Amino acid sequence: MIENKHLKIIQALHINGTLTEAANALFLTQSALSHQISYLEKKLEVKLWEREGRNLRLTQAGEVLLKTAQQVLPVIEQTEQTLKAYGEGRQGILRIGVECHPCYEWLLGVISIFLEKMPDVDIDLINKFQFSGMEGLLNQHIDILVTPDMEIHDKVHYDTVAEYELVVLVSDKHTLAKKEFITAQELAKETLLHFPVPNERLDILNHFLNAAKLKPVQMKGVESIELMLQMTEFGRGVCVLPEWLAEESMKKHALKSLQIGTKSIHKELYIAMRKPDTEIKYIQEFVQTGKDLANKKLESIGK
Amino acid sequence: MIENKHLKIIQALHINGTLTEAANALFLTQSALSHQISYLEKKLEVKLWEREGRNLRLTQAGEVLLKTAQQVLPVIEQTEQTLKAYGEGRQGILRIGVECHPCYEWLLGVISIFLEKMPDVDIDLINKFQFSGMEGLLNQHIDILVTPDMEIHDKVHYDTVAEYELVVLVSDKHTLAKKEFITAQELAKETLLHFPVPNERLDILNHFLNAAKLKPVQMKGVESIELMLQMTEFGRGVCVLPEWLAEESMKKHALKSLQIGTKSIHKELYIAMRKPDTEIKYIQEFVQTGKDLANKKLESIGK
DNA sequence: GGTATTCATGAATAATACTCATAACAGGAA
DNA sequence: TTCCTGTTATGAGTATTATTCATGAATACC
Repeated sequence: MIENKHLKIIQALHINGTLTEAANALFLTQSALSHQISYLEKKLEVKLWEREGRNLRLTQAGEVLLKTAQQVLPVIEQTEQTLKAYGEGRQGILRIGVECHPCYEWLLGVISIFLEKMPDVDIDLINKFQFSGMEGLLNQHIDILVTPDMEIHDKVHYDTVAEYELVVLVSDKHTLAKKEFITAQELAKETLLHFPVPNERLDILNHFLNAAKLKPVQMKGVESIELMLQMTEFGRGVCVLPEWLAEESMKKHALKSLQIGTKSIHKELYIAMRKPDTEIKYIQEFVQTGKDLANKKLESIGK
Repeated sequence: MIENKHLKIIQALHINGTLTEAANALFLTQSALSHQISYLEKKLEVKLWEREGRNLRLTQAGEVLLKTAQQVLPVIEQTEQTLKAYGEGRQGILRIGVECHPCYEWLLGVISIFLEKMPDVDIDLINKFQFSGMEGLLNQHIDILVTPDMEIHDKVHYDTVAEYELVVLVSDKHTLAKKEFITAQELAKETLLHFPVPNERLDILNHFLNAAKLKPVQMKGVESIELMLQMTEFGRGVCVLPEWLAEESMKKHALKSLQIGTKSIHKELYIAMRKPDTEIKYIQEFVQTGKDLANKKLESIGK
């Protein structure tokens, strides 16, 4: 019944003093405002303004409406601006799902750059799913999924943001530390430190040891990267990491990285999103930020 | 641009789950809602909802709009109710001007009854004017004026709320205390205690002494009624009050009231208001309360 | 008094909101 | 699959509402 249009009229009258000027300010005729308010007065059965000489003066009821206008209109305006920002992809909440531990490390770097570039976009980082990352994406629980595994789906689009090799890290005091690459036989004699995920998701098994029909003598799930590196450093086992992450780690730990076999394991990191969301600016921006960072990392390790 | 209509639609969708039910709740067709929102989406260039299977789900932008709706709609609704109350004269601010000291005493009684009857109406009591009471009325500084003097004006309506006589009060030890009425000659020999107003507004001069071409030997302006009564009681002078006020006073002070001359001075108390305001319920109610109280007072003094 | 300014009003027009009919789509059941 | 049901989307036509235009009435100012 009371519409924001009416509130604008009351406010404009208050600001401009006369109906005629208020009408100009609103790019309408004086008549329009007069009609509008007389409509409202009829509906509410209350006088909102009265003629005072040749000007108008708000009645008590009019003052009440004015106060409402001053309360409501800024909220509406703010909302309109926010929605415009959403429309242009300048604003939103980007809910990111992560499916692998190294991805998580990589993400933190991307996010810190992204947050600077897009101050109006908030980020939710979700790494505990009820279901799989893919389902999270399709159920709208997350907007993008960072994953090393591409699972084709006709509603989902994938962007490749990074290519990298996996390496094995060993203590620099380890007998293997003098070698350039590690064979399946050599690796199978070591204790393998790995992230706590099902074995079938461990690339080192899928893409290296399984082919040789070997298994590590021992496997140990470790929660944090830091702990994994320390354990490796002190010879409690070996671990498998992306080369760029290994590079970082060697700055702080006495470790040696070894190529995996003669051909190495090549991986790609993907960002998955729902196809319609490829249009959203801040998602495009996020993907780009990811690619840029990956390139920089490649350069820094001399590739 | 965003109108409350739109907010209602978004809210109804949220409450009812489906567009069809939301449409029923708003007594509109599903089509209308669909059109309305697609209009808004075009204007704001942002999707507000998306089909999810056969239902709709709000997008992030839609959620923003919903939050705005939940913030704004209650305010609007509250305002509509308040304005309705104003329209029915159940609510408002009654600004009362008072032009004479006895009026003030009388008013306090009326107001206390009125406030009980009309809990939604607030009262402002204004007894210091920049200008005259009449001007205050015409300038909208006050809504009603309580006055014993009727000043005809074509924009102002007068209601008579009380008729009364003026009496002279003297100490019961005064030599005049045995008389029934006081003559101009007798009064002229006394010190007259009066309220601090210009002499031309003193009825006892205008309507009694002036006719006999006499003046009191001494005149003393006194601010408060209580002080005036005490001074009278202790023989420092005599004072002139409405009979009903004199009646009250004699309960607490050793005083005698004397009729003024053989014919007495008859006064009326008016409530003046702007003519259009005669329609306002709470003003009608106020006048009625005043009349009722005056009648009760007349009865109590046995008339 | 005449003039300029302002608001009110009625009629005509323009814009918009709404409905109706129907299409398109999804989910469940046979 | 195919049909059935319940949902939203869409185009066209109708109804309603908003706006303008032209004019009248009131008022303030010179």
